Amino acid sequence: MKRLTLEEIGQIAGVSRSTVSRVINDHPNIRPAVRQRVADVIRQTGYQPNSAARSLASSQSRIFGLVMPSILQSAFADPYYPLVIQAISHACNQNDYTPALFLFQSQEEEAKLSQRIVASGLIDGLVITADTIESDFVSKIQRYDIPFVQIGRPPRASMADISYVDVDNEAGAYLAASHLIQLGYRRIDQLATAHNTAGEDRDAGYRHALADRGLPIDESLIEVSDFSETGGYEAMRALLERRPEAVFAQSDSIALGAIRAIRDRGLSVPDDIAVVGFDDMPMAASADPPLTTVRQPIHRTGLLATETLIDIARTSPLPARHIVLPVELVIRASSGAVS
Amino acid sequence: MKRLTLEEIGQIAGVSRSTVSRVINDHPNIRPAVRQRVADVIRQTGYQPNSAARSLASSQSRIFGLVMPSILQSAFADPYYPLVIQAISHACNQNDYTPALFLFQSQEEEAKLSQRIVASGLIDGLVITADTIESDFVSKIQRYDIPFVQIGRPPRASMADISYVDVDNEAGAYLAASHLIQLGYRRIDQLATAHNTAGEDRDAGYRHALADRGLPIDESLIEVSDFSETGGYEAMRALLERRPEAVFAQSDSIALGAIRAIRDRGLSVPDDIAVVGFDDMPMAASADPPLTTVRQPIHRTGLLATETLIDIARTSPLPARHIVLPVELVIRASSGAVS
DNA sequence: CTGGATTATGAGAGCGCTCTCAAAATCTTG
DNA sequence: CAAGATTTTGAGAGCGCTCTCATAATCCAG
Repeated sequence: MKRLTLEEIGQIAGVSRSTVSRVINDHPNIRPAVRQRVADVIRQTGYQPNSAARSLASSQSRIFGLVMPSILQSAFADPYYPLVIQAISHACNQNDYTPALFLFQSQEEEAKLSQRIVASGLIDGLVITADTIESDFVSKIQRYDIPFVQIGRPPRASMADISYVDVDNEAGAYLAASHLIQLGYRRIDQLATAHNTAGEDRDAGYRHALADRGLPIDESLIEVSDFSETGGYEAMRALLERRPEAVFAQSDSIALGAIRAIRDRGLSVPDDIAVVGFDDMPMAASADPPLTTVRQPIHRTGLLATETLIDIARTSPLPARHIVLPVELVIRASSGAVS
Repeated sequence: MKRLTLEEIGQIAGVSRSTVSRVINDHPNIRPAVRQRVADVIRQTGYQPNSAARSLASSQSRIFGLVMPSILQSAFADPYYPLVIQAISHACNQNDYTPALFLFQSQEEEAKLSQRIVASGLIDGLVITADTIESDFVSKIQRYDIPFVQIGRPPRASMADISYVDVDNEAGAYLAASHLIQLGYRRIDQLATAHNTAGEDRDAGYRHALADRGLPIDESLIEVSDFSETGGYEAMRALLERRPEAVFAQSDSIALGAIRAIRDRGLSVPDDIAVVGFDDMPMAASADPPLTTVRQPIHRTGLLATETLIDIARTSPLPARHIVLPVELVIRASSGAVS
């Protein structure tokens, strides 16, 4: 099946290449009859414009890059990412963009791919997620004129001109910790994470909640984990030495790991130790016990990030857009508020 | 930062466009001194060839499509897919390909994207995964001359000329069921899946194992689930009515759901009911109890699929390649073989 | 050295589109 | 219904590369 060209479609429809191009790109000022005729030929032949030629002539590819810098082998395992990816993919499909995946699994990959991303013209824009505070990928990318939006607040205040979509991590953590306090607990421990701004903000919310209720903040109440179930398990084991009563975990995976650690110790959730998570992943509702957690709108996050990127890519010098989505506390059995 | 062209690089290095092109594409017959000089200019300027122009001139994009046809909202949640994606991404990065993501979340998306995939020249080849037996995506794609490889055996024998990479699902299931039989169980139940060839093959292996030991195969021993934890939970609840002793679950997620259901019923794994899974996901080792399961080499699967695709894309009329990777039984506590 | 074989380089066409500009067709309006 | 205004269409250049072919430079043997 030979691939047709604009020229050939024009020949069949009895018009010039230019007119066919106009029909395809929805340009005005074509006689309706002609437009119809050309459209029919396109449909019948299944013609699809060559995207390389299009990119070259228009200098835009309609490809977005989905970048996850310095992915740790475990990070991608968090069920959060499949959900974001699915949302971004969906938004791209809706808007005739193609999402390309850039996972940096080493420094070399990062260097090689960054170069290609910024300088080859392959990519019209980037959605950056899973970035760490220490990574300087964003600062590097900022020097080029490729549009991008970040999922999650950028780490440094100096990055105020970066567009991003985030959820209200601080408010969510505040809600979670306050919930435990309201249940009567006076000692609230935290399973925290490092290297990411979501963790920073959730920590801030936790501290705020304690401070607002006049509870002392003790660094020994906080144990640092990564975002995995196993990380949560290990961190909780450490915490158990200090006889916690109620624990706020910075993610559902961590919370699930923590619950397993608690159980292994022969203790019960929530009777001996109350646990609250963050994310409201699908697995939270069906956990044992069902997890009290903070629901964040993951799908919307991905959607809005993509739509924002489309806007920025269209009208490039646009003031940075900062979108922070609300979260809500979902109360289930693990915090001991319901049986 | 204005983007440079071949011509300009040539000017700086004092050679023609053609020579620079030769250096970039590693063509022979360039004086070493010249090659060096040009390479230096390229490095210093950070020059990166324009990919649209390249694609147009060479009619290949160095983009592979990663297609997951008719993804159910839940399917993508299985931790299997992030691992495959990671492997494919890695292999693409190694070989200077860019992976583009095509998740079909509806019929319309499938129609729209298929058309673009096969006819726009955007994509040099496809890795197809998560396809269902009923889907006719592969048959559709087969009519075009775009190279592709499938992850997982294609559903119909008529598709013998399709290259694929799969794991030995039948042998794995045989191992799992035999393990339970060897432990003394005489009644082995199965939590099966539908709509996918892996499920078919695992079912076949299970039946084989039972038949080989002279055990009767009773359809009431088998309960059908989807690949999710929740699906496993529901299916196990149904199975519990029939008082099972040992259960082979077609995936680790299903096994975990099953264990939860068993526990909810106040029964113990493995004391009351033994459970074996399939996949050996990271979570299997840290489950409670640690899951006996069949380990499949997910990363290698993705890697080999990508490398096979590269071969096919290079030398297009290549005999179909069928790769089946071995699996191994990993014995942990859930089957009652170790304490 | 000199002429033929070989190697290194450059010029030119062309990939299939978009976009500008000019020409042709159609529409106004006095 | 003529002449200007307006809408519709087509021709042409050009995007930045690859690839073929011709020419220039270099090599080697006699």
